[in-house]
Amino acid sequence: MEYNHREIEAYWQKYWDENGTFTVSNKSERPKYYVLDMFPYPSGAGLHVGHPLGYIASDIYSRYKRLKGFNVLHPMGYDAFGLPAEQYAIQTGQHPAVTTENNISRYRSQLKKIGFSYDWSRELRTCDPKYYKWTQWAFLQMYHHWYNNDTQKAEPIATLTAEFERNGNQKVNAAHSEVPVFPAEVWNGLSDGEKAEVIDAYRLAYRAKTMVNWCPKLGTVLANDEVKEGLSVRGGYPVVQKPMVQWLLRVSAYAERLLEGLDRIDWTDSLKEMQRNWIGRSEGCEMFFDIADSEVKMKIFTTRPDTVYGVTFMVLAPESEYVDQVTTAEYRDAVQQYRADAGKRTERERMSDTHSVTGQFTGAYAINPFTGSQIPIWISDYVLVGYGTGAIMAVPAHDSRDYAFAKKFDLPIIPLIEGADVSTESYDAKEGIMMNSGMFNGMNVLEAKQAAINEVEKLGIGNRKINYRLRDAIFSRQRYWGEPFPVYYKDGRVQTLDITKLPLELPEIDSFLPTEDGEPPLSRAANWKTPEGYPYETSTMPGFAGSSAYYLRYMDPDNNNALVSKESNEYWQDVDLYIGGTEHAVGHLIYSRFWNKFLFDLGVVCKDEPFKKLVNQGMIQGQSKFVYRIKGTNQYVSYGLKDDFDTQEIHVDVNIVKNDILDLEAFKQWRPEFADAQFVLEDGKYICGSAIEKMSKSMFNVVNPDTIVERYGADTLRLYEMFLGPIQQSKPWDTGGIEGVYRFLNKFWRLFFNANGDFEVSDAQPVEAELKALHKTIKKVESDIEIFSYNTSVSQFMVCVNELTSLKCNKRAILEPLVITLAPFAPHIAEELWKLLGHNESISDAEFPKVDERYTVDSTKTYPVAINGKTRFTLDLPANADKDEIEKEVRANDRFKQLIEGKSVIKVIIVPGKMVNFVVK
RNA sequence: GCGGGUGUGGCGUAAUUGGUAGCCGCGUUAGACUUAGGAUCUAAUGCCUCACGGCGUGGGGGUUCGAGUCCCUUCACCCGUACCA
Repeated sequence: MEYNHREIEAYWQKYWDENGTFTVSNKSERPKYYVLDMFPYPSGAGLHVGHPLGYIASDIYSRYKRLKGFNVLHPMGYDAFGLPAEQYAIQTGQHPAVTTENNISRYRSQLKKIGFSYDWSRELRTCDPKYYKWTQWAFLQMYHHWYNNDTQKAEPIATLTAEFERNGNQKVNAAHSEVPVFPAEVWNGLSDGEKAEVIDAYRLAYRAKTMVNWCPKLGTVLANDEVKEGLSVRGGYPVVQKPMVQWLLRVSAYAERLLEGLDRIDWTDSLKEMQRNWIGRSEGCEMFFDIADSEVKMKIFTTRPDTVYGVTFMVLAPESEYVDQVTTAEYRDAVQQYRADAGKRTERERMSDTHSVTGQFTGAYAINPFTGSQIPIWISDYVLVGYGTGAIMAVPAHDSRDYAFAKKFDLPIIPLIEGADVSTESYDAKEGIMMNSGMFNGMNVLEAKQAAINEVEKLGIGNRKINYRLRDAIFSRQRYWGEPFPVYYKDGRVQTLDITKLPLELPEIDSFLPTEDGEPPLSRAANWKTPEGYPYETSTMPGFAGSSAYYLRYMDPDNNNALVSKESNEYWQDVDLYIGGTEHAVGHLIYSRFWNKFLFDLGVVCKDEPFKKLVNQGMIQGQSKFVYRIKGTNQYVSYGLKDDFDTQEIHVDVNIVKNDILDLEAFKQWRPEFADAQFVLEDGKYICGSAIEKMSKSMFNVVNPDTIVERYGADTLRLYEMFLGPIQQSKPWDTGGIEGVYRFLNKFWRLFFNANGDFEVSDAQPVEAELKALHKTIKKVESDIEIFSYNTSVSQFMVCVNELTSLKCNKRAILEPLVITLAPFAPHIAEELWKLLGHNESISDAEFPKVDERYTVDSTKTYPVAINGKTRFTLDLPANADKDEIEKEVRANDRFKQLIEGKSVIKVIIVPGKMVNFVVK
């Protein structure tokens, strides 16, 4: 019987579905194991061969863990809210719910064809009201909580107001927005409206006017991680900075815990480092500078208080609130002009031009609290309004940016560190002995820094301060296709919906464009108000809202009373293995850790960190192919001859190129313009050029998994994607090599069939060589799976099958365990053979074979025999030979005798199992 | 600039973690069976050399009896990040 992957795979996929083979229960005697994939955004383009890479790796691990006796939770779902569906809706008028549904169906059928062992009964999607009920619920919880820095956790707002009533906010150590200090009497005298305003400054979900990333083309604000190099990640449109009132999540409150938690999880160093940089902790101090002839005290943040004697000017961000307070009448116009110019530049322009130094003097002077000297205050866009206080003390001698500014505007530069030459560039290193620094002279930089902070605190002009780069996440989008906020407005004040009223479902609207006056699409919904007539919030939540806690929902997907029940959460605990791409390093993976920590504070979840181990799969790139058209003709010249002509490079569909050779007929039929194409061939063939590029439609290099599955089968696809190289590495797809894996599966299949093509296995006792082939494979695969080295496992299977083929081994005692070992990788063929071997149960209920160590070691060991370190020949010796035996054998060897003839042995170095070296003279 | 990572045959990769570099696969070459081969099987395949032999893990240096692996130095590429005070 031939290996017919189409029949086999269709049969077993149906079998798994109908028998609920991979449906798991929240109760089991077996230990739990939770393997999660980053759920996909179901785009209109469908899956390409790159997408399943991580899914295959996690599926192998899940199936393996199951064979090892674990109760494995391995779910799949869809991150279904988001911009592309809505953009598509704007263009075509199709409702995003419809296109999303279609895309999900397509994804699901593509995934099923690859034979994943998902528990499909737990499938979820973020746009389902039953799901987003809990996204809205979590938002409300954040709204009703504040972050207590003393207890390092979120607490209900009621505990805060109780404290206000008793002691005001003087003793409250909270993460909060700007708010004045007040005693209890003041608090108790406030009106309800005034109180509400104060409380808003403490909520973990709050509304505030801040500088936001506004993308005019998308008509929405974006979070920092949704902007890259000044362009929107989705669509690549320019982004500008604009002050707007928005919902925010106080992610910054958790900065320290997000940082600290990294030490306790098993992620790659590079990913942890990315998160550390994103959080951007820096230690320093805040310091007030008096302004000459003014009441204003200017607060700055610095990490180098030790250099305060070298401050020769101050710089404000153009948008800083201090600018209006300090600018003198004489300079008002010039300052206004500078601000206007700076405001006009898009983020992109500002960033592409980081080297030109611009600035404007304000006419005002600050007083250096340590030297008493007056120093000019400038504004410049190299100081950012969003970091620190938006104002800096400039120390040109020891900061390269301040240095460039000082040089440009001819400001004084005072060196503060002995031996530092600042005539051509600043000395930024944080080491050396201080000078020109009054009381700090003679100290090294680190001592001086501490001394300076102490002095600042003693003088009462500032205090020690840790600053984070991590900002609060802007949480509203002026968009339709997202979770509605469960809030409405009464007399301009926020009112939250009662939890029993959730979910607040997305209403139908007739058009997905923003309204004429720039209001979000939800303003078009006629009845977007409470029964009492109060208007609901018209923004919706951003993409990361729905993806921040989905891993919890899988634990208990149908629960209508809680995000996840206590029992279910305590059983599944956390994600043991999370596989996904690095692109979520500072977005999703920060937000979900934040979200999870918040839920942990509430007691809803039992683990502080959601993802114990995380593996990043690399990307599978496309291998683009090119033809070369001689300019102005319809003639195409083969790659090797193209330099003889003036040619134009044209992308050609990779599916009509094999081993770089173009299928000429297919090319002519590909597009009408090529129908009459003429070719200049080399050796009778047309050779294409190639390049590694991102897999995308526009490069014609997309390989669809469906066509691979149809031609070679899912098992071949799975094995081949793993065989391509280490999963963590990015690598180009090359359909050429897949034949080798396909051949392997055919060879494997043939082991079970005799010359007539009938299934036949023998019950004869295996011989040592066969047992060795088997047990070496089990051992290798077992240890490879644990370290995600799947490519070497596949190689090992090939070696094993080659050996068994040449041994003509068809023994049950060898083949049966081998099928189980292969099952995680190639589940369909394994199931089929398992059935042929006479088993009625699915192979996924089998037990992973035990390694018999007797057969994993060789009885002889090949030693390199070296003379003076130079390997001369090799010698086979018993594997367990000791030093004396080895030396005796070597000395008795004829080749050895010949080589050392006339010389005397000075020293013998033997490492049993490894090497023999004779030092001779 | 800063942070992380990678350099091994024509290509994807492997190397018991300091012990015969190149496993497995692709590709290529030759042969067998074939009307045919884009099917299957067999063999060869790092480079130079008819051969003996020599050279080989980006370059240079070092430690070691022995280095792809450790140390120093240098070059190249990839990823992330960017005026964060």
